Amino acid sequence: MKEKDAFPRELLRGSLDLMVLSVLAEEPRYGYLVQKRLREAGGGGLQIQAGTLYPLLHRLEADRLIRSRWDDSTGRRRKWYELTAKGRRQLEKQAREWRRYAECIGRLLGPAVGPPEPAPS
Amino acid sequence: MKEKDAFPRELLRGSLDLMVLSVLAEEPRYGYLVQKRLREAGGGGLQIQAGTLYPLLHRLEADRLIRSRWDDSTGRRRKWYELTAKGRRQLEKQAREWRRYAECIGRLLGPAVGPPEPAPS
DNA sequence: GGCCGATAGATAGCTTCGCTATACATAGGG
DNA sequence: CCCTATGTATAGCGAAGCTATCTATCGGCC
Repeated sequence: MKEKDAFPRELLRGSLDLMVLSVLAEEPRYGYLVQKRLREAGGGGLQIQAGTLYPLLHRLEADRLIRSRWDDSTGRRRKWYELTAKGRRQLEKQAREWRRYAECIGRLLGPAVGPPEPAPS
Repeated sequence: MKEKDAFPRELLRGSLDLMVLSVLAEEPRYGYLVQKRLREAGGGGLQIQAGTLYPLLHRLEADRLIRSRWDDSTGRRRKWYELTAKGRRQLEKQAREWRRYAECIGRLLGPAVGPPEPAPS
């Protein structure tokens, strides 16, 4: 079932890359750990599906923003990912963009549906 | 040419509806005015194309979130849009979702690439 | 010994929606 | 007369998050 608190899927567009880069900036992780970290960070709103995450990781790697290494030392094969230098620069750039964007929306929303209601003088 | 400050297109996904609803909540407008208002509000970052805006308005109207009325009283045909009651509820709902989402990203970004840089003591 | 859920990764195909390109029409300035 | 701004509209492209499906290992339970 669709978690009722889940964010509308389209909202994730364009910012999911940023979130994954951010999660990998915290520390190297393999896919499943990235997924769990996002789930935890999203307060129930981020239900990132495996079918979303793995292609995304492949894309980030193809763009040289992250780098991977297989770990076969245990019974379970795990593909660890870490940020590259390029990835860190990209993260900082996208984070700046995102803040600017969020401010912009905040300004638009503010007056419209904003602070509960300024008591009419 | 692509405005260099323009937000990556994918960022707009899922929040452009919200912005248009918000702009129409300010006051009724026709398409071209909505476009100009967004352009102005975006500080150069929101270059919403006509080919994006009009289908979006049609979709919002099909969903009964906005309502339209042609004005042929001048040489230029204008289609004025205004929020419906349903649209206003939707705006409030999406605005809440957006704030929650923005907080969530903010938390993820915060520690990673956070506040400019606390002067090292 | 067998089943099931969690763990771990991957791909195919669908859908949505912002984009470019294009079209049409009017108003005003050079 | 052309060029720009104004004003609306549609067709088709591409990106990316989704569902559905597949493979495989491990531990717990009965």
